[in-house]
Amino acid sequence: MVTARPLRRDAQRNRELLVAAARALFAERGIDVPLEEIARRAGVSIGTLYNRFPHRAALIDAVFADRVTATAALAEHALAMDDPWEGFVFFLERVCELQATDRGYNDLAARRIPEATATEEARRHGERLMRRIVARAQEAGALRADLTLEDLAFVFWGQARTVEATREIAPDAWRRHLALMLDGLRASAAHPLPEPPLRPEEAMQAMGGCRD
Amino acid sequence: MVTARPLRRDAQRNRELLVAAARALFAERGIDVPLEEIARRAGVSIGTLYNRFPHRAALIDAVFADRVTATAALAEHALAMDDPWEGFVFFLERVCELQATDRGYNDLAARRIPEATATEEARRHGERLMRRIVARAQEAGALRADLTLEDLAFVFWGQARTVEATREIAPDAWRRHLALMLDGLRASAAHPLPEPPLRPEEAMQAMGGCRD
DNA sequence: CTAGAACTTGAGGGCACCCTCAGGTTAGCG
DNA sequence: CGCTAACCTGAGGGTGCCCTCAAGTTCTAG
Repeated sequence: MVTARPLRRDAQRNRELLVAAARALFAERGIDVPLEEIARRAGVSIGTLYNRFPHRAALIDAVFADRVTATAALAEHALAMDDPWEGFVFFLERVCELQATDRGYNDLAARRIPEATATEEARRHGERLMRRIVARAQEAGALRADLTLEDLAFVFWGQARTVEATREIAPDAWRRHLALMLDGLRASAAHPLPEPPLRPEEAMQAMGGCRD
Repeated sequence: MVTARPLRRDAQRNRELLVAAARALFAERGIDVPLEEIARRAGVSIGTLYNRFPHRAALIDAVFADRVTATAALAEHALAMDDPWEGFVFFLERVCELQATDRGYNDLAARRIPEATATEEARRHGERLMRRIVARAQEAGALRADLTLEDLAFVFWGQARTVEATREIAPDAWRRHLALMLDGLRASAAHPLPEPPLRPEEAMQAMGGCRD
């Protein structure tokens, strides 16, 4: 897989130009930016883009796989922190920061792209770590005991919209939203919840089936 | 304005068919449903649709103005409730219920359509009432004192996404999300917030500038 | 019943994006 | 240097939605 028959040098170069262009445009305008624009920004024809990346998901994979990996690193760091609650908060804040900085990342935080296999694989790894962050904060009695990993999807969905809406007007407004949400996640704030949590597969489907 | 030169009878009938079709389709598929489809469902040509409603916003106005008014009625009811906190919760729950039921309403909860003047006017009225709901719950010491009306936009934005994502998989999941959020809004849960609230105009702009 | 204003119709031009493929270009091996 | 496979190109066909307008139809006042 690492050595998948080397590209000719010009092709390799074009590939890199495309990934760079995509990275920039995804960050600026989100994951749905027209492919033609990516090609133009890379200084390459649309045909070449399709030669290198048969579909948008392949391009997303090339751009984001590492970033989702970086998120996993954040999770590791959170787990290494002394205070479990602070680790939990640290992680959420950092992820939301990425959501606020990079429009493409924000899109990916709220919806899955099943065809982007590398990205999805990295996401799964991140999820395993997050599960541990949650469990650890709960064992310490800081995070409410009835919270599941799937509930965090609510946090990211909410942040996704808030970040999008306020990006231009008040780029840090999301911190306030997150803080309000966090106050609801503390064990000390917990009141009984009216609905059972999403099952993991349900949460998966929910992220996949999100249009717009 | 009430008597704006009566339409010919057939035109009036077509208008009603169009509004009914739009109401149904907005509810099913959201506010961005193709106009051609609305015309088809109404059994009328696309040209007729444009005769009656020069732009989508006019149609939105015709469909939603009353529903936003109904939301104001919810607010009045909330204000009439004995317990201010319960009034607050009642209001949020009902609005979120509407968001969950009607995809078009959900869209409107998260973004303004400045050209839809009647709808916007009704929204402003609802806002005045909501401000009172918030103030009353704060005075009773139940709602955190640092919360502003604009902060509720975060709630609605978040719910908008959650409702959209979970509608098919778990239609009541939003209740859990809302409950978590509510636990963060209680006075007893309050920790200092890291950011100042949005100013009212900022919140307005934020809802207007939301693409997707 | 008739005239003419009001209304309806749907084909069609515009636009933005998708993706393909025939024909021209280039890298790099021998 | 020459040859071939790999690569690039961009015009163009497909789709879906927007909105307009010239030509026909229908209502209604007189």
